[in-house]
Amino acid sequence: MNQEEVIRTHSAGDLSVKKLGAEVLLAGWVQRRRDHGNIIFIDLRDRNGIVQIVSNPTQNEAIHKIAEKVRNEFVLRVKGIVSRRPKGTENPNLLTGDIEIIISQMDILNTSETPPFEIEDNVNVDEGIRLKYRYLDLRRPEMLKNLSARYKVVKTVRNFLDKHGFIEVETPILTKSTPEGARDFLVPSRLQPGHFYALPQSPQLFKQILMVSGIEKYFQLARCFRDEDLRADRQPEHTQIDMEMSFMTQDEIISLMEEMISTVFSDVLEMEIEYPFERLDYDESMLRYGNDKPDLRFGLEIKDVSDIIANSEFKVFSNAVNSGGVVRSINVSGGSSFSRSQLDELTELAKSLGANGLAWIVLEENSLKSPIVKFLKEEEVKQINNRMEAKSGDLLLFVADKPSTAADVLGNIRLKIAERLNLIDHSQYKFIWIVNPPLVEYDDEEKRYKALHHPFTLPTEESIDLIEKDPLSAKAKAYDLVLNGVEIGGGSLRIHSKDIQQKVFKLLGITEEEMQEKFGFLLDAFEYGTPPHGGIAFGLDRLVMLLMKKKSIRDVIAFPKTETATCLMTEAPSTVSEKQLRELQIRKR
RNA sequence: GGGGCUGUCGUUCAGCGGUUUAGGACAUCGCCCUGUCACGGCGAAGAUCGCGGGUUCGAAUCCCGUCAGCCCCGCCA
Repeated sequence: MNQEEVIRTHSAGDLSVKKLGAEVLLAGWVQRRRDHGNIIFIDLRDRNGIVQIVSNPTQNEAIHKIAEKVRNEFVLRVKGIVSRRPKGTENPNLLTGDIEIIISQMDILNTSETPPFEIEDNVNVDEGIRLKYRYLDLRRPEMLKNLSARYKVVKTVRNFLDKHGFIEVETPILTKSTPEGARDFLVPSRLQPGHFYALPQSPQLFKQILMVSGIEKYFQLARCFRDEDLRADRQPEHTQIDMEMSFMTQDEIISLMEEMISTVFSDVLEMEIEYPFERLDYDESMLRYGNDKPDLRFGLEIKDVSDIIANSEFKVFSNAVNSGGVVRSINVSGGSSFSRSQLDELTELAKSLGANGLAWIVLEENSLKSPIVKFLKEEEVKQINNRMEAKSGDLLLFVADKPSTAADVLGNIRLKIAERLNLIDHSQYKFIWIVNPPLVEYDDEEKRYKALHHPFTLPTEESIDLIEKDPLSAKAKAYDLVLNGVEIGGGSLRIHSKDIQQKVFKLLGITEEEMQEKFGFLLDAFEYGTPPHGGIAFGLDRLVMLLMKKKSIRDVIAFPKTETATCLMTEAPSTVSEKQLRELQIRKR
């Protein structure tokens, strides 16, 4: 084929009967070749889809010779006429199934090794292999769809925020290590040996400084780095839709975000999301769902029964309550069908999560089956059943422990049971804001207070005095957005006075020197007319994961890392040369 | 750091102490085939059973260690 002005004139997937008779130039990959001895069919794939091209030796022997050599994933350029398929040979499974291309010219632009797995959706192949050959994996339509959806989210968000007066500002990737929070990724400084940059865990301080700078409305699609262990929804680097706003109240920020999320759903999924979303106090979420990211697609709510059994003769329960603990319960409707071994399994789960055990009562027709009911008074059982709205056929599960453990254990059991009993309607999107969280929590191991959100979160007005008097009762002006049990965003109003900021730092055990060294620039900035401000950040990867109904954010990231934080394609991280280390004045030990 | 699941031809599964010369499917290669589209038919090639120890007359199979992938706990302000 002669060099022509263009490589292709059309896309394989875009062709239809509308182009009947047209001469087109196509380029793409060989999805499959079907050689019938004489006639050869080739499915030619490009980004938009597949079209069948046909070679018939009676029409052109030279082309047929080439067609015989073609193999999967070869790159072809084909000239031909868009033709209607003979009657009865149309393929309804193919968007272009009414037509085919009768080849008049064909070039092999490139050959291909036999790929390690087929380029098609629903491949059953180990994820490690997919990651090693990510360039092939990404050829699969499903992966292209995920990346496209991701782009669409980004585009929608940019448009939306632009329309609302936001300015996109980039902040440094090479920045300063700060105390608190996750482990930092460090970058050694060559010009200042012994000194290190840190990669940002989030642009938090910069975006607040931008508020001091009068930007008023900032956003950034910010890459964030955290050197912690990985999970299905956690990568060492992830992308945040990061925002900060001056002169806006919590309610204003929340409703703007609801509008943004709803716009994303309507643009990407053509789905109308109802808002405002429900809001739930943090404390109530911990009580009813056992965590701060409740999955509302099913019931199984946790209830406290401490008051009923506070004076019970069943010491496991009453002692727990009288030593500051609680007894909480889940009613598994229809759970009487659980076998003894299934109950043992749940007990094991409870123990592995830190509980001393798991008590249960099975309500049968006219009797109770339970290892604990003999210790309980009839009246106590009756009251419990009342509160739990238990009826025949139900199963009650109890944990007696300190409140945080009881919440954690029952929260996990709740999820486990929902999964086992198939209670989750996966077609649903259930949003909820978790609001009014504590400002700090106490870290038993480090024997100090830790910020629940981060050290810059504004306490509620009533809480300012509590910072010193009763820190654990202080509440924060913070809000997390939860979708289907996954935290997809979190934000807060920020402290904008040096005075309060210092109080909070002090509460967190940050010394005066540390304050100056790590946050001096922020405290300085606060002295130059800082506007009240607040913000929020959404996890882009998680949001897209949920939109695409994927189980892992790896499926919506082009080049993700494995659980040991390795890139199987590039094999990063790797060793470096002695020369590089010498320049950085770094020695291995 | 801890718990769990999984490592067997290119891929995906089976085999779980001894007729195994490690089997099937898909892919690959060869021959045949003019309407297929998961094309079909016949045939062939392809695996030191992740790696290292140990137990045993004998190990893919049992045990220990290790590495890798996945899920979870810790961790992730």
